[in-house]
Amino acid sequence: METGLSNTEKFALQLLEWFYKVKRDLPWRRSRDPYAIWVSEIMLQQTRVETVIPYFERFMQRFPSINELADAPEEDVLKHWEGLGYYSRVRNLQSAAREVKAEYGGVVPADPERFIKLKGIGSYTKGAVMSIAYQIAEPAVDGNVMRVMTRWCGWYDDIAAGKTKTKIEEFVRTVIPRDQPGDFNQALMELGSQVCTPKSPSCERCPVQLNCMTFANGWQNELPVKTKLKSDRVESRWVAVVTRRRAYDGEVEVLVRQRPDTGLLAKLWEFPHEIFTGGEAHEVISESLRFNSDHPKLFWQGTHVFSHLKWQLDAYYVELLEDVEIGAELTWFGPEERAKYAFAQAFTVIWQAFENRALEAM
DNA sequence: AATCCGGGGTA
DNA sequence: TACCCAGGATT
Repeated sequence: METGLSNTEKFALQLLEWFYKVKRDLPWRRSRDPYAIWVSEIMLQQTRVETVIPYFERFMQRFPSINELADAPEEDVLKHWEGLGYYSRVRNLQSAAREVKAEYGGVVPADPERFIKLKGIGSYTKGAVMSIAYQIAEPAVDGNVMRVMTRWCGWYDDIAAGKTKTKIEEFVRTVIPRDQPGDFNQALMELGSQVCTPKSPSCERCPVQLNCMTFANGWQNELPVKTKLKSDRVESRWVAVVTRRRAYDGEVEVLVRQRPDTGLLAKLWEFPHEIFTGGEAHEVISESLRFNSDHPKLFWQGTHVFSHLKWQLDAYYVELLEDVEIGAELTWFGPEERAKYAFAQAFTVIWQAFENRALEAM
């Protein structure tokens, strides 16, 4: 049959038709608010849909508009990101919200060139928000789209190389329908996550199988080409869970410190390695005999894996029996502070292990 | 171009 | 284990 359509036009039509049938009902798809779509796209960076949903609901309830996010205390914003990872995302998001409030009257600019200048907005997020919120025909090329397009085109370009992403963006720009760019971008990603999966893709269910070079040639196990990442480095560290009891209600308090404002887990809270008394730093373990009649007790060991780093962790318990002067670098967290401030996941695991151990001892 | 930056699901 | 995930900033 002769339809008069090019292969890429058929691709777009078949993909959209499929998307309208299988489209999932996701919280951010119920909103037309550019800010809500923006928040969802930041959360979805390197993060699965199922993980994001509860964070998105909680975040939008607490910060329903750009102005309310801009005016919120940073510690509150970080607390609503606790456990989601890549914490610079939310610090950049609040910084960008403050800029939008000041420069654009609290309205997300409907201009890709202005929007991408905001903190935390790269080429993918620019395309996603502009196309979904404002129906602007910009490509939104993420890991899913790179996999789908290299397979469909039969390209052996290394998707780990930067120029491959540029090549795919230029190609998508020629395919993207001018009247429904947001749906098209979402459809590409949906196809990548639901059908054109990294391993054993479901080609029998694929709506764009017709002119797919990978399906035609049986290259499913060859494409996409991606160079391997270097292996993680390993760091060994120990931390101390130092406790005392509050005099007025008997609640347990734990000694914590705030991490530096840049780098890994910036501004999150953690258990200390050192204790500060009289302006000097001492290792908690070596000093513990001053505080506790018992030796420090190793109560937990484990590993925590980051993107490019693995921690081998030892956790010791030290009970503070007499009151000692603690330097300003450290502070005590009771239940109230724990509920208010963001704690790094690696240490939350240790805190829970500590509580479980305390329960068993009762 | 290479590295940093989290945490969790999956084969 | 190894890979991947609706990536961006920094060097």
